[in-house]
Amino acid sequence: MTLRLHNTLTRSKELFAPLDPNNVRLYVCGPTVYDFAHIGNARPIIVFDVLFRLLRALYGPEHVTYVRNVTDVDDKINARAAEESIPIRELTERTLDQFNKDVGSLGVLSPTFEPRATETIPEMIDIIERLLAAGCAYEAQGHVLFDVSSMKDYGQLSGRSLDEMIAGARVEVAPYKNNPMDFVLWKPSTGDLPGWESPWGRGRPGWHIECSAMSWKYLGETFDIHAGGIDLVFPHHENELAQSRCAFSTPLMARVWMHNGFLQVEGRKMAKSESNFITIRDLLADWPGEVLRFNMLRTHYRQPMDWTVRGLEESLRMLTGFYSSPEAQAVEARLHESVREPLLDDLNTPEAINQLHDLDKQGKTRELAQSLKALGFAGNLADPRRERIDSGTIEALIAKRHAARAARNWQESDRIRDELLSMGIILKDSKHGTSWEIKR
RNA sequence: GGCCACGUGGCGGAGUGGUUACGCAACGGUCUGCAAAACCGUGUACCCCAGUUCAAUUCUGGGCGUGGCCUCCA
Repeated sequence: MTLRLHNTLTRSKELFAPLDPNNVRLYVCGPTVYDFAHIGNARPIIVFDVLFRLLRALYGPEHVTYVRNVTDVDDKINARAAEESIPIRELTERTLDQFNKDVGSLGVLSPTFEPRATETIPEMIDIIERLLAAGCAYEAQGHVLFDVSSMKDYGQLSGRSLDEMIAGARVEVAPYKNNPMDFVLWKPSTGDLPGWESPWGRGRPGWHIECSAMSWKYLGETFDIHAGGIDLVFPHHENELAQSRCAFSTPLMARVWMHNGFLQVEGRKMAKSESNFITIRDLLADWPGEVLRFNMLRTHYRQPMDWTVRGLEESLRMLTGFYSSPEAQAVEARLHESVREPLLDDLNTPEAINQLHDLDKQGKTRELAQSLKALGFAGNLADPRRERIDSGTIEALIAKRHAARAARNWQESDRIRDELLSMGIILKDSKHGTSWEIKR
Protein backbone atom coordinates (compact mmCIF):
# COMPACT_ATOMS: atom_id res chain seq x y z
CA MET A 1 0.00 0.00 0.00
CA THR A 2 2.39 2.63 -1.18
CA LEU A 3 1.38 5.89 -2.78
CA ARG A 4 3.43 7.20 -5.66
CA LEU A 5 2.99 10.75 -6.93
CA HIS A 6 4.51 12.64 -9.81
CA ASN A 7 6.59 15.51 -8.46
CA THR A 8 7.09 18.50 -10.76
CA LEU A 9 10.19 19.37 -8.77
CA THR A 10 11.97 16.20 -9.88
CA ARG A 11 9.83 15.43 -12.92
CA SER A 12 9.42 11.87 -11.79
CA LYS A 13 7.12 9.64 -9.82
CA GLU A 14 8.21 9.33 -6.22
CA LEU A 15 7.20 7.30 -3.26
CA PHE A 16 5.06 9.49 -1.03
CA ALA A 17 6.09 9.64 2.62
CA PRO A 18 4.40 12.33 4.70
CA LEU A 19 6.47 14.52 7.00
CA ASP A 20 4.02 13.60 9.75
CA PRO A 21 1.59 10.71 9.13
CA ASN A 22 -0.63 12.15 11.84
CA ASN A 23 -1.00 15.36 9.89
CA VAL A 24 -0.67 15.00 6.14
CA ARG A 25 -0.77 18.51 4.66
CA LEU A 26 -2.09 19.47 1.22
CA TYR A 27 -2.42 22.92 -0.32
CA VAL A 28 -4.25 23.70 -3.57
CA CYS A 29 -4.48 27.12 -5.20
CA GLY A 30 -8.14 28.08 -5.15
CA PRO A 31 -10.19 30.58 -7.12
CA THR A 32 -9.74 34.28 -7.66
CA VAL A 33 -13.26 35.39 -6.98
CA TYR A 34 -14.32 37.84 -9.65
CA ASP A 35 -16.38 35.73 -12.08
CA PHE A 36 -18.11 32.36 -12.49
CA ALA A 37 -15.68 29.47 -12.44
CA HIS A 38 -15.24 27.81 -15.83
CA ILE A 39 -14.84 24.12 -16.48
CA GLY A 40 -11.08 24.43 -16.62
CA ASN A 41 -11.14 25.79 -13.08
CA ALA A 42 -13.01 22.68 -12.03
CA ARG A 43 -10.23 20.33 -13.05
CA PRO A 44 -7.81 20.85 -10.14
CA ILE A 45 -10.73 21.11 -7.73
CA ILE A 46 -12.06 17.68 -8.74
CA VAL A 47 -8.72 15.96 -9.28
CA PHE A 48 -7.24 17.03 -5.97
CA ASP A 49 -10.49 16.25 -4.21
CA VAL A 50 -9.83 12.66 -5.24
CA LEU A 51 -6.33 12.98 -3.80
CA PHE A 52 -7.81 14.38 -0.57
CA ARG A 53 -10.19 11.43 -0.35
CA LEU A 54 -7.41 8.97 -1.05
CA LEU A 55 -5.16 10.49 1.62
CA ARG A 56 -8.03 10.37 4.09
CA ALA A 57 -8.58 6.72 3.28
CA LEU A 58 -4.89 5.98 3.75
CA TYR A 59 -4.07 8.04 6.83
CA GLY A 60 -7.48 8.54 8.43
CA PRO A 61 -9.81 11.50 7.86
CA GLU A 62 -8.63 13.29 10.98
CA HIS A 63 -5.00 13.06 9.92
CA VAL A 64 -5.23 15.05 6.69
CA THR A 65 -5.29 18.85 6.49
CA TYR A 66 -6.39 20.29 3.18
CA VAL A 67 -6.12 24.02 2.52
CA ARG A 68 -7.66 25.61 -0.55
CA ASN A 69 -7.31 29.35 -0.51
CA VAL A 70 -9.55 32.11 -1.81
CA THR A 71 -7.90 35.02 -3.56
CA ASP A 72 -10.14 37.95 -2.74
CA VAL A 73 -7.69 40.77 -3.33
CA ASP A 74 -6.58 41.15 -6.91
CA ASP A 75 -6.52 43.81 -9.59
CA LYS A 76 -8.98 41.86 -11.74
CA ILE A 77 -11.41 41.95 -8.84
CA ASN A 78 -10.95 45.69 -8.50
CA ALA A 79 -11.55 46.21 -12.18
CA ARG A 80 -14.68 44.06 -12.23
CA ALA A 81 -16.17 45.75 -9.17
CA ALA A 82 -15.58 49.14 -10.74
CA GLU A 83 -17.19 47.92 -13.96
CA GLU A 84 -20.31 46.79 -12.11
CA SER A 85 -20.22 49.77 -9.75
CA ILE A 86 -20.51 47.56 -6.70
CA PRO A 87 -18.35 47.32 -3.58
CA ILE A 88 -15.43 44.91 -3.90
CA ARG A 89 -16.60 42.96 -0.90
CA GLU A 90 -20.00 42.40 -2.48
CA LEU A 91 -18.41 41.02 -5.63
CA THR A 92 -16.06 38.65 -3.82
CA GLU A 93 -18.74 37.38 -1.44
CA ARG A 94 -21.18 36.78 -4.24
CA THR A 95 -18.63 35.03 -6.43
CA LEU A 96 -17.33 32.85 -3.63
CA ASP A 97 -20.86 31.82 -2.77
CA GLN A 98 -21.46 30.84 -6.41
CA PHE A 99 -18.20 28.95 -6.49
CA ASN A 100 -18.97 26.90 -3.40
CA LYS A 101 -22.40 25.99 -4.70
CA ASP A 102 -21.00 24.92 -8.07
CA VAL A 103 -18.20 22.89 -6.57
CA GLY A 104 -20.55 21.25 -4.08
CA SER A 105 -22.62 19.98 -7.00
CA LEU A 106 -19.50 18.31 -8.34
CA GLY A 107 -19.24 16.10 -5.28
CA VAL A 108 -16.21 17.92 -3.90
CA LEU A 109 -15.59 17.76 -0.15
CA SER A 110 -15.02 20.98 1.74
CA PRO A 111 -11.34 21.55 2.46
CA THR A 112 -10.26 21.64 6.08
CA PHE A 113 -9.52 25.36 5.74
CA GLU A 114 -10.57 27.85 3.08
CA PRO A 115 -8.64 30.96 4.07
CA ARG A 116 -9.08 34.31 2.35
CA ALA A 117 -6.18 36.46 1.37
CA THR A 118 -7.76 39.51 3.00
CA GLU A 119 -7.76 37.70 6.32
CA THR A 120 -4.09 36.80 6.09
CA ILE A 121 -2.53 40.22 5.58
CA PRO A 122 -0.57 40.25 8.88
CA GLU A 123 1.15 36.98 7.91
CA MET A 124 2.03 38.42 4.49
CA ILE A 125 3.60 41.48 6.11
CA ASP A 126 5.46 39.20 8.50
CA ILE A 127 6.95 37.20 5.62
CA ILE A 128 7.91 40.33 3.69
CA GLU A 129 9.70 41.69 6.77
CA ARG A 130 11.61 38.44 7.09
CA LEU A 131 12.60 38.60 3.44
CA LEU A 132 13.84 42.17 3.83
CA ALA A 133 15.79 41.21 6.94
CA ALA A 134 17.33 38.26 5.14
CA GLY A 135 18.43 40.45 2.24
CA CYS A 136 16.14 38.71 -0.24
CA ALA A 137 13.95 41.72 -0.90
CA TYR A 138 14.25 45.48 -1.37
CA GLU A 139 12.09 48.56 -1.40
CA ALA A 140 11.77 50.71 -4.50
CA GLN A 141 9.32 53.53 -5.21
CA GLY A 142 6.83 52.36 -2.60
CA HIS A 143 7.03 48.74 -3.77
CA VAL A 144 8.70 45.84 -2.07
CA LEU A 145 10.30 43.45 -4.53
CA PHE A 146 11.77 40.00 -4.23
CA ASP A 147 15.40 39.90 -5.32
CA VAL A 148 15.79 36.76 -7.43
CA SER A 149 19.57 37.13 -7.54
CA SER A 150 19.64 36.45 -3.79
CA MET A 151 18.51 32.88 -4.42
CA LYS A 152 21.08 30.67 -6.07
CA ASP A 153 18.62 28.02 -7.26
CA TYR A 154 15.75 30.26 -8.33
CA GLY A 155 13.95 28.48 -11.17
CA GLN A 156 14.22 24.96 -9.77
CA LEU A 157 10.50 24.23 -10.14
CA SER A 158 9.96 25.43 -13.68
CA GLY A 159 13.35 24.08 -14.66
CA ARG A 160 14.77 27.17 -16.27
CA SER A 161 17.72 29.30 -15.40
CA LEU A 162 17.58 33.02 -14.83
CA ASP A 163 19.54 33.55 -18.05
CA GLU A 164 16.94 31.62 -20.03
CA MET A 165 14.12 33.56 -18.47
CA ILE A 166 15.68 36.90 -19.20
CA ALA A 167 16.51 35.84 -22.74
CA GLY A 168 12.95 34.69 -23.34
CA ALA A 169 11.26 37.63 -21.68
CA ARG A 170 8.92 39.58 -23.90
CA VAL A 171 7.59 42.04 -21.41
CA GLU A 172 8.82 45.49 -20.70
CA VAL A 173 10.57 45.67 -17.37
CA ALA A 174 9.20 48.02 -14.74
CA PRO A 175 11.80 50.75 -14.12
CA TYR A 176 11.96 50.15 -10.36
CA LYS A 177 13.18 46.55 -10.75
CA ASN A 178 16.86 45.75 -10.17
CA ASN A 179 16.53 42.56 -12.14
CA PRO A 180 13.91 41.92 -14.81
CA MET A 181 12.75 38.75 -13.05
CA ASP A 182 12.23 40.40 -9.65
CA PHE A 183 8.59 40.31 -8.64
CA VAL A 184 6.31 42.36 -6.45
CA LEU A 185 5.66 41.41 -2.82
CA TRP A 186 3.85 44.59 -1.85
CA LYS A 187 2.60 47.49 -3.91
CA PRO A 188 1.19 50.88 -2.97
CA SER A 189 -2.56 51.47 -3.06
CA THR A 190 -3.85 54.89 -3.86
CA GLY A 191 -7.30 56.41 -3.53
CA ASP A 192 -10.14 53.96 -3.45
CA LEU A 193 -8.11 50.83 -4.16
CA PRO A 194 -8.17 48.30 -1.33
CA GLY A 195 -5.20 48.78 0.96
CA TRP A 196 -3.78 47.92 4.34
CA GLU A 197 -1.36 49.83 6.50
CA SER A 198 2.13 48.40 6.42
CA PRO A 199 5.71 49.41 7.23
CA TRP A 200 5.91 50.53 3.60
CA GLY A 201 2.78 52.62 3.66
CA ARG A 202 -0.77 51.83 2.65
CA GLY A 203 -0.73 49.09 0.06
CA ARG A 204 -1.80 45.63 -1.07
CA PRO A 205 -0.01 42.33 -1.55
CA GLY A 206 1.41 40.90 -4.74
CA TRP A 207 -0.22 37.73 -6.01
CA HIS A 208 2.37 35.17 -4.95
CA ILE A 209 2.81 36.28 -1.35
CA GLU A 210 -0.80 35.39 -0.57
CA CYS A 211 -0.26 31.67 -0.98
CA SER A 212 3.02 31.73 0.95
CA ALA A 213 1.19 33.36 3.86
CA MET A 214 -1.89 31.16 3.80
CA SER A 215 0.00 27.90 3.51
CA TRP A 216 2.36 28.99 6.31
CA LYS A 217 -0.52 29.95 8.60
CA TYR A 218 -2.32 26.63 8.28
CA LEU A 219 0.34 24.14 7.24
CA GLY A 220 3.63 25.50 8.53
CA GLU A 221 6.95 26.36 6.91
CA THR A 222 7.26 23.04 5.10
CA PHE A 223 4.41 20.74 4.17
CA ASP A 224 3.69 17.70 2.03
CA ILE A 225 1.90 18.55 -1.20
CA HIS A 226 1.30 21.74 -3.13
CA ALA A 227 -0.94 21.43 -6.16
CA GLY A 228 -2.57 23.47 -8.90
CA GLY A 229 -2.89 23.92 -12.65
CA ILE A 230 0.19 23.52 -14.82
CA ASP A 231 -0.04 27.16 -15.88
CA LEU A 232 0.76 28.12 -12.29
CA VAL A 233 4.20 26.50 -12.34
CA PHE A 234 5.67 29.73 -13.56
CA PRO A 235 5.61 32.31 -12.21
CA HIS A 236 3.18 31.68 -9.37
CA HIS A 237 4.53 28.53 -7.77
CA GLU A 238 8.13 29.32 -8.58
CA ASN A 239 7.79 32.60 -6.75
CA GLU A 240 5.80 31.22 -3.84
CA LEU A 241 8.48 28.65 -3.34
CA ALA A 242 11.19 31.28 -3.47
CA GLN A 243 9.44 33.48 -0.91
CA SER A 244 8.71 30.73 1.56
CA ARG A 245 12.10 29.09 1.35
CA CYS A 246 13.98 32.35 1.72
CA ALA A 247 11.74 33.68 4.50
CA PHE A 248 12.06 30.51 6.57
CA SER A 249 15.50 29.36 5.41
CA THR A 250 14.19 25.94 4.46
CA PRO A 251 15.42 23.75 1.60
CA LEU A 252 11.83 23.00 0.56
CA MET A 253 8.45 24.65 0.74
CA ALA A 254 6.42 21.60 -0.22
CA ARG A 255 7.99 18.22 -0.75
CA VAL A 256 5.75 17.31 -3.68
CA TRP A 257 4.43 19.69 -6.32
CA MET A 258 1.57 18.37 -8.43
CA HIS A 259 0.17 20.00 -11.54
CA ASN A 260 -2.86 19.11 -13.60
CA GLY A 261 -2.79 19.40 -17.38
CA PHE A 262 -4.74 21.91 -19.40
CA LEU A 263 -8.24 21.46 -20.68
CA GLN A 264 -9.54 22.30 -24.12
CA VAL A 265 -13.16 22.47 -25.21
CA GLU A 266 -14.27 20.69 -28.38
CA GLY A 267 -10.69 20.55 -29.61
CA ARG A 268 -9.94 24.22 -29.18
CA LYS A 269 -8.54 26.27 -26.38
CA MET A 270 -11.22 27.81 -24.27
CA ALA A 271 -11.40 31.57 -24.56
CA LYS A 272 -13.90 34.22 -23.63
CA SER A 273 -13.70 35.55 -27.14
CA GLU A 274 -14.71 32.14 -28.56
CA SER A 275 -18.07 30.47 -28.24
CA ASN A 276 -16.59 27.59 -26.31
CA PHE A 277 -16.17 29.32 -22.97
CA ILE A 278 -18.25 27.29 -20.53
CA THR A 279 -18.82 27.83 -16.87
CA ILE A 280 -19.52 25.11 -14.35
CA ARG A 281 -22.88 26.72 -13.82
CA ASP A 282 -23.84 26.47 -17.50
CA LEU A 283 -22.98 22.79 -17.50
CA LEU A 284 -24.91 22.11 -14.31
CA ALA A 285 -28.04 23.43 -16.00
CA ASP A 286 -27.88 20.56 -18.50
CA TRP A 287 -26.02 17.74 -16.79
CA PRO A 288 -25.98 16.08 -13.39
CA GLY A 289 -22.96 17.23 -11.41
CA GLU A 290 -21.78 13.65 -11.10
CA VAL A 291 -21.50 13.36 -14.87
CA LEU A 292 -19.19 16.38 -14.95
CA ARG A 293 -17.10 14.88 -12.17
CA PHE A 294 -16.93 11.48 -13.84
CA ASN A 295 -16.06 13.00 -17.18
CA MET A 296 -13.20 14.91 -15.61
CA LEU A 297 -11.76 11.77 -14.03
CA ARG A 298 -11.82 9.75 -17.24
CA THR A 299 -8.61 11.51 -18.27
CA HIS A 300 -5.46 11.22 -16.19
CA TYR A 301 -4.89 14.52 -14.39
CA ARG A 302 -1.49 15.24 -15.96
CA GLN A 303 -2.73 14.56 -19.47
CA PRO A 304 -4.12 17.32 -21.65
CA MET A 305 -7.87 16.85 -21.89
CA ASP A 306 -10.50 17.67 -24.46
CA TRP A 307 -13.88 18.49 -22.91
CA THR A 308 -16.67 17.52 -25.32
CA VAL A 309 -20.40 16.96 -25.33
CA ARG A 310 -19.76 13.54 -26.78
CA GLY A 311 -17.59 12.72 -23.79
CA LEU A 312 -20.32 13.88 -21.43
CA GLU A 313 -22.84 11.63 -23.15
CA GLU A 314 -20.48 8.70 -22.74
CA SER A 315 -19.91 9.53 -19.12
CA LEU A 316 -23.65 9.65 -18.51
CA ARG A 317 -24.10 6.23 -20.09
CA MET A 318 -21.33 4.71 -18.04
CA LEU A 319 -22.59 6.10 -14.76
CA THR A 320 -26.12 5.04 -15.62
CA GLY A 321 -24.80 1.55 -16.15
CA PHE A 322 -23.01 1.57 -12.81
CA TYR A 323 -26.12 2.70 -11.01
CA SER A 324 -28.41 0.15 -12.65
CA SER A 325 -27.72 -2.47 -10.02
CA PRO A 326 -30.14 -2.71 -7.07
CA GLU A 327 -27.34 -1.96 -4.60
CA ALA A 328 -26.46 1.33 -6.23
CA GLN A 329 -27.14 3.28 -3.05
CA ALA A 330 -24.38 1.76 -0.94
CA VAL A 331 -24.37 2.58 2.69
CA GLU A 332 -20.73 3.26 3.40
CA ALA A 333 -17.95 4.57 1.20
CA ARG A 334 -15.18 2.08 0.77
CA LEU A 335 -12.58 1.90 -1.97
CA HIS A 336 -12.24 -1.63 -3.27
CA GLU A 337 -8.62 -2.72 -3.41
CA SER A 338 -8.67 -3.11 -7.19
CA VAL A 339 -9.87 0.49 -7.55
CA ARG A 340 -7.52 1.88 -4.95
CA GLU A 341 -4.45 0.33 -6.50
CA PRO A 342 -4.37 2.45 -9.68
CA LEU A 343 -5.11 5.55 -7.61
CA LEU A 344 -2.01 4.82 -5.56
CA ASP A 345 -0.07 5.03 -8.81
CA ASP A 346 -0.15 8.80 -9.26
CA LEU A 347 -3.95 9.05 -9.27
CA ASN A 348 -4.59 6.89 -12.30
CA THR A 349 -8.31 7.57 -12.38
CA PRO A 350 -8.94 6.19 -15.90
CA GLU A 351 -7.56 2.85 -14.79
CA ALA A 352 -9.59 3.06 -11.59
CA ILE A 353 -12.69 3.51 -13.76
CA ASN A 354 -11.69 0.44 -15.73
CA GLN A 355 -11.60 -1.46 -12.48
CA LEU A 356 -15.12 -0.22 -11.74
CA HIS A 357 -16.21 -1.73 -15.06
CA ASP A 358 -14.50 -4.91 -14.00
CA LEU A 359 -16.33 -5.04 -10.67
CA ASP A 360 -19.55 -4.46 -12.59
CA LYS A 361 -18.79 -7.31 -15.00
CA GLN A 362 -17.96 -9.62 -12.12
CA GLY A 363 -21.29 -8.81 -10.52
CA LYS A 364 -19.64 -7.31 -7.46
CA THR A 365 -22.31 -4.67 -7.24
CA ARG A 366 -21.79 -3.91 -3.59
CA GLU A 367 -18.08 -3.28 -4.00
CA LEU A 368 -18.84 -1.20 -7.07
CA ALA A 369 -21.34 0.97 -5.24
CA GLN A 370 -19.04 1.40 -2.25
CA SER A 371 -16.13 2.37 -4.45
CA LEU A 372 -18.22 4.86 -6.40
CA LYS A 373 -19.25 6.48 -3.17
CA ALA A 374 -15.64 6.61 -1.98
CA LEU A 375 -14.77 8.41 -5.21
CA GLY A 376 -17.39 11.06 -4.53
CA PHE A 377 -20.32 9.68 -6.53
CA ALA A 378 -23.51 9.75 -4.50
CA GLY A 379 -25.84 8.10 -7.01
CA ASN A 380 -27.91 11.08 -8.09
CA LEU A 381 -28.25 11.30 -11.86
CA ALA A 382 -31.40 13.41 -11.92
CA ASP A 383 -31.58 15.34 -15.19
CA PRO A 384 -31.57 19.04 -14.26
CA ARG A 385 -33.40 19.84 -17.50
CA ARG A 386 -36.50 18.04 -16.20
CA GLU A 387 -37.19 20.94 -13.86
CA ARG A 388 -37.52 23.26 -16.82
CA ILE A 389 -40.00 21.13 -18.71
CA ASP A 390 -43.78 20.79 -18.49
CA SER A 391 -44.11 17.21 -17.33
CA GLY A 392 -47.93 17.50 -17.08
CA THR A 393 -48.54 17.45 -20.82
CA ILE A 394 -46.02 14.66 -21.24
CA GLU A 395 -47.70 12.50 -18.63
CA ALA A 396 -51.06 13.20 -20.25
CA LEU A 397 -49.80 12.08 -23.65
CA ILE A 398 -48.30 8.95 -22.12
CA ALA A 399 -51.66 8.12 -20.53
CA LYS A 400 -53.37 8.65 -23.89
CA ARG A 401 -50.86 6.36 -25.56
CA HIS A 402 -51.37 3.79 -22.84
CA ALA A 403 -55.08 3.72 -23.61
CA ALA A 404 -54.39 3.35 -27.33
CA ARG A 405 -52.06 0.45 -26.66
CA ALA A 406 -54.61 -1.22 -24.44
CA ALA A 407 -57.00 -1.00 -27.39
CA ARG A 408 -54.22 -2.40 -29.62
CA ASN A 409 -54.44 0.76 -31.68
CA TRP A 410 -50.75 0.68 -32.65
CA GLN A 411 -51.12 3.43 -35.21
CA GLU A 412 -52.36 5.95 -32.65
CA SER A 413 -49.92 4.68 -30.07
CA ASP A 414 -46.97 5.18 -32.41
CA ARG A 415 -48.26 8.57 -33.50
CA ILE A 416 -48.23 9.76 -29.89
CA ARG A 417 -44.75 8.35 -29.39
CA ASP A 418 -43.55 10.25 -32.46
CA GLU A 419 -45.25 13.38 -31.24
CA LEU A 420 -43.38 13.11 -27.95
CA LEU A 421 -40.15 12.41 -29.80
CA SER A 422 -40.60 15.58 -31.82
CA MET A 423 -40.84 17.33 -28.45
CA GLY A 424 -37.52 15.74 -27.55
CA ILE A 425 -38.99 13.08 -25.26
CA ILE A 426 -37.91 9.45 -25.50
CA LEU A 427 -40.16 6.75 -24.03
CA LYS A 428 -39.09 3.53 -22.38
CA ASP A 429 -41.67 0.80 -21.93
CA SER A 430 -41.24 -1.89 -19.33
CA LYS A 431 -43.53 -4.30 -17.50
CA HIS A 432 -43.75 -1.77 -14.69
CA GLY A 433 -44.92 1.04 -16.92
CA THR A 434 -43.56 3.73 -19.17
CA SER A 435 -40.83 6.16 -18.18
CA TRP A 436 -39.43 9.04 -20.20
CA GLU A 437 -36.30 11.02 -20.60
CA ILE A 438 -35.20 14.11 -22.48
CA LYS A 439 -33.24 13.55 -25.63
CA ARG A 440 -29.62 14.71 -25.60
C1' G B 1 12.24 33.87 -30.31
C1' G B 2 13.37 30.86 -25.36
C1' C B 3 11.68 26.75 -22.10
C1' C B 4 8.24 22.50 -21.51
C1' A B 5 4.39 18.78 -22.35
C1' C B 6 1.39 15.68 -25.36
C1' G B 7 0.17 12.67 -30.30
C1' U B 8 -2.88 4.90 -29.36
C1' G B 9 -8.83 1.66 -33.25
C1' G B 10 -15.17 5.91 -35.26
C1' C B 11 -14.66 8.34 -30.07
C1' G B 12 -12.60 8.23 -24.89
C1' G B 13 -8.52 5.91 -22.84
C1' A B 14 -4.81 2.52 -19.84
C1' G B 15 -0.61 -0.08 -20.65
C1' U B 16 3.55 -2.87 -22.57
C1' G B 17 10.44 -4.42 -25.85
C1' G B 18 7.61 -9.93 -28.49
C1' U B 19 0.88 -12.17 -26.17
C1' U B 20 -7.17 -9.81 -27.12
C1' A B 21 -6.69 -3.88 -22.60
C1' C B 22 -11.15 -1.80 -21.22
C1' G B 23 -15.37 1.43 -22.04
C1' C B 24 -18.73 4.12 -25.44
C1' A B 25 -20.47 4.07 -30.33
C1' A B 26 -21.35 0.81 -34.62
C1' C B 27 -22.94 -3.94 -36.58
C1' G B 28 -25.57 -8.94 -35.93
C1' G B 29 -28.92 -11.66 -32.66
C1' U B 30 -32.59 -12.35 -28.36
C1' C B 31 -36.60 -9.72 -26.32
C1' U B 32 -40.72 -6.22 -27.93
C1' G B 33 -47.19 -5.25 -31.51
C1' C B 34 -43.04 -2.03 -33.52
C1' A B 35 -39.27 0.82 -31.16
C1' A B 36 -36.22 2.40 -26.99
C1' A B 37 -34.00 -0.03 -22.77
C1' A B 38 -31.91 -4.69 -21.29
C1' C B 39 -29.18 -9.23 -22.47
C1' C B 40 -25.70 -12.19 -25.89
C1' G B 41 -22.03 -11.91 -29.80
C1' U B 42 -18.50 -9.27 -33.29
C1' G B 43 -13.40 -5.14 -33.52
C1' U B 44 -6.04 -6.57 -33.76
C1' A B 45 -5.11 0.54 -33.30
C1' C B 46 -0.66 2.77 -31.48
C1' C B 47 1.58 10.59 -36.13
C1' C B 48 5.98 10.29 -39.94
C1' C B 49 11.23 9.08 -40.88
C1' A B 50 15.84 7.02 -39.33
C1' G B 51 18.60 4.24 -35.63
C1' U B 52 19.40 0.43 -31.53
C1' U B 53 17.50 -4.77 -31.17
C1' C B 54 16.40 -11.49 -33.00
C1' A B 55 11.97 -8.28 -32.08
C1' A B 56 9.48 -1.20 -31.11
C1' U B 57 3.31 1.30 -30.45
C1' U B 58 6.73 0.77 -26.18
C1' C B 59 14.12 2.80 -26.19
C1' U B 60 17.29 6.88 -28.97
C1' G B 61 17.57 10.95 -32.62
C1' G B 62 15.10 14.03 -36.20
C1' G B 63 10.52 15.82 -38.37
C1' C B 64 5.35 17.16 -38.37
C1' G B 65 1.00 18.38 -35.50
C1' U B 66 -1.58 20.19 -31.01
C1' G B 67 -1.15 22.63 -26.46
C1' G B 68 1.18 25.19 -21.98
C1' C B 69 4.52 28.92 -19.77
C1' C B 70 7.64 33.24 -20.67
C1' U B 71 1.81 38.53 -20.33
C1' C B 72 -0.50 38.09 -12.04
C1' C B 73 -5.08 32.78 -16.89
C1' A B 74 -6.54 26.15 -13.45
